[in-house]
Amino acid sequence: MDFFDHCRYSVGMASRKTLTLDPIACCSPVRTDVLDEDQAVLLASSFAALADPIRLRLLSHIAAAGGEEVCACDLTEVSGRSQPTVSHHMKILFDAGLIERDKRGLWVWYRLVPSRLDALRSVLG
Amino acid sequence: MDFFDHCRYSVGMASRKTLTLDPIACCSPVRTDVLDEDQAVLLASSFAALADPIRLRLLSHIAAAGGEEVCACDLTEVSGRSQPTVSHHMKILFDAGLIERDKRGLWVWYRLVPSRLDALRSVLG
DNA sequence: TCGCTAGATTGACGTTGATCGATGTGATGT
DNA sequence: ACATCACATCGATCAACGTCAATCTAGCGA
Repeated sequence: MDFFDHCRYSVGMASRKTLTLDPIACCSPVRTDVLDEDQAVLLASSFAALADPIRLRLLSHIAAAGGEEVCACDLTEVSGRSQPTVSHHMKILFDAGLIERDKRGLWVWYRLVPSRLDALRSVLG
Repeated sequence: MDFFDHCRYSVGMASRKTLTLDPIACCSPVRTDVLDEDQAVLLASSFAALADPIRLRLLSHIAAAGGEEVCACDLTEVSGRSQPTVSHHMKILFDAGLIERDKRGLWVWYRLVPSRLDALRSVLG
């Protein structure tokens, strides 16, 4: 299930209960009504992707490129971790939908998915 | 160290590096420059507090009270977990600075700390 | 003072997660 | 074809986490 499909769904559920949720602000259940179990599990897995300092540094390094793609070959130095460990963390970020990857030749290039960060941000307020 | 002390510190550090950070927007390192290790560890621990579906549901239940305090005695039913487990999760949320507690008589009452959610939110954008 | 009650703490157990060496896979250049 | 390079995957190890029964602590009323 796509994250934004989930958002539309959750907004619908919240509206049915409270009728006070702003339809413009997607996904703000934490501040408006109790999350159901499915919503909570999905959101928790997203936050879990951010709950590691190495992943936060990798993510911020990609974000700091300002829209430019970042080569995976630079990330072991950035994170101070081994190549398998970096690959493991990048997979977690990828599975969380926070980054996209593109293999060109031998190198893999990463870029941010800003909408996913925006979606998580809107949950907190 | 208070979270906002950390924010002021991080803004200072970021400014010294990039000179492009808006001082109004506290704590937006993920989108602007690479986090240093201390920042990353602190932020990761905050997101870790949100990385559990039970804690998200407990938090949203308190938030849904709309400024009213919530009695701990209601939370076992809300979460479907035992009393020790709920107490454990509430401690994690408390240690993360996301909620405040107030014991009055036998009961403990919880309320949200909106500024902490705002601070985390600003990190994501 | 003595129970009773609400919540925190402890201890134990099974699960999940981070880490890295070794190995696998696919693309490149000679 | 073959060696090389970049990255993914596997397997093992150790730490951290979620859970709950049992117990402890503090406030209340009689």
